[in-house]
Amino acid sequence: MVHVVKQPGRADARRNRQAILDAARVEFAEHGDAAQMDQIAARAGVGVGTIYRHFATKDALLGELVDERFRAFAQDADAVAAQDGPAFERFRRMLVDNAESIARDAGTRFAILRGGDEVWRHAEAARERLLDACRPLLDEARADGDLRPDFRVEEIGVLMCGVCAAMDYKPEAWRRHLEIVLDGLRA
Amino acid sequence: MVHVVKQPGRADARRNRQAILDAARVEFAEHGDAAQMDQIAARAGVGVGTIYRHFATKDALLGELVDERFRAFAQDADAVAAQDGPAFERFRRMLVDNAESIARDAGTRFAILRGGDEVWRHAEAARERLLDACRPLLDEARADGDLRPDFRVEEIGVLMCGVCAAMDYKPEAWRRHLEIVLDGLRA
DNA sequence: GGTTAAGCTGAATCTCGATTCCGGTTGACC
DNA sequence: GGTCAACCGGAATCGAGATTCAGCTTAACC
Repeated sequence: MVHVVKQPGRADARRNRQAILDAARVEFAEHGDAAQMDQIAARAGVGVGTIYRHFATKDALLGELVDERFRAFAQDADAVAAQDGPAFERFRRMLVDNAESIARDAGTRFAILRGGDEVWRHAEAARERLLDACRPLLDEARADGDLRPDFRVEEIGVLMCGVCAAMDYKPEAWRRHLEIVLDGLRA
Repeated sequence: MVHVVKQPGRADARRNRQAILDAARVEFAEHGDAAQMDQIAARAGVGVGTIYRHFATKDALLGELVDERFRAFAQDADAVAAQDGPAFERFRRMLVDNAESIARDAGTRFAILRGGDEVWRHAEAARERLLDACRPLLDEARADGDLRPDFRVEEIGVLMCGVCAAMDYKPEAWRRHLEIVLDGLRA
């Protein structure tokens, strides 16, 4: 027995919104900066106007991509935090998993790397939630003596930002980069 | 007694070329993507047309910035390689020095991070030379047992690319990132 | 100080692409 | 099956900014 939760708005509007986000991911992945609203609309099977009914500007659209991804990350992080086993290992796996999914999604990666302030403001809440989920994990790993004592949650962003950049620089090279970073994080 | 080496071309042309590069660095640093050819020309004190006499397109201009920087890096690397002392420590200093100068030069950093293939093709030779300068240093460090054995010169690019990305993400955070990476590189 | 090829200027052009807007649709609810 | 607010389509608009070009300057060499 599945509960069908009542969503706000019209069904077709909801469907279109998602189609637009999916199309945007693909277009930004393939064309980066050069991705065009017209193309995104065409791929989503809607008119340009429809994009603007859902997202105020191109930047807002980028922002939504980032937000969506970060909400997924936060969820993963919560799940990992609830598991058991050595904290550092769980943290490591979380980073690798997240990196893996970002590596597969060049469109969102573009949004994260090239997005301006507007984009980040949009995803602020989800980012906060993600850090909160990591905090206890890191505390535990530090208590276990597995994590370098001076490492702070806020630094995760910088590190992963570097890993994302590596993905564009050379496909698959990010694994080595992350491995090296993780070794640098060990106590 | 200083030898004044005969340079090709007219003196004013040479001066203008350099003024354009300097202006471009500043404009790209301040406005990133939004930097305009007109603005660069204005800052350099020349007409737009003059930029196009020296550089075929905006991308070529970006490419030249990267090339200039990489040639400087290669020179530094040669100097470091010729010094004495523990190889790993010299390598570390080289990376920190280079990072430091990139951190001060947001314009070139923009060119490195956002430049497309065109840009990299332009700087290919200098990049090659840089790697060649690092190779013997890393071999020595590895022989000393200070460097993780599986590290290869080609991976320097990925790592530094990540460090550069960190610079834009949060000023000064790159020092920690590089520190962590370097710890990850130790044997 | 004359000659001239190399350089310079900057208004005009040309392209491209985000955003707007208004007439036509349609899902949701009665 | 009727009503209508919410939604959609997509041609037209509008601004922005890279690049061009025709006419003017000047460094370099005699």
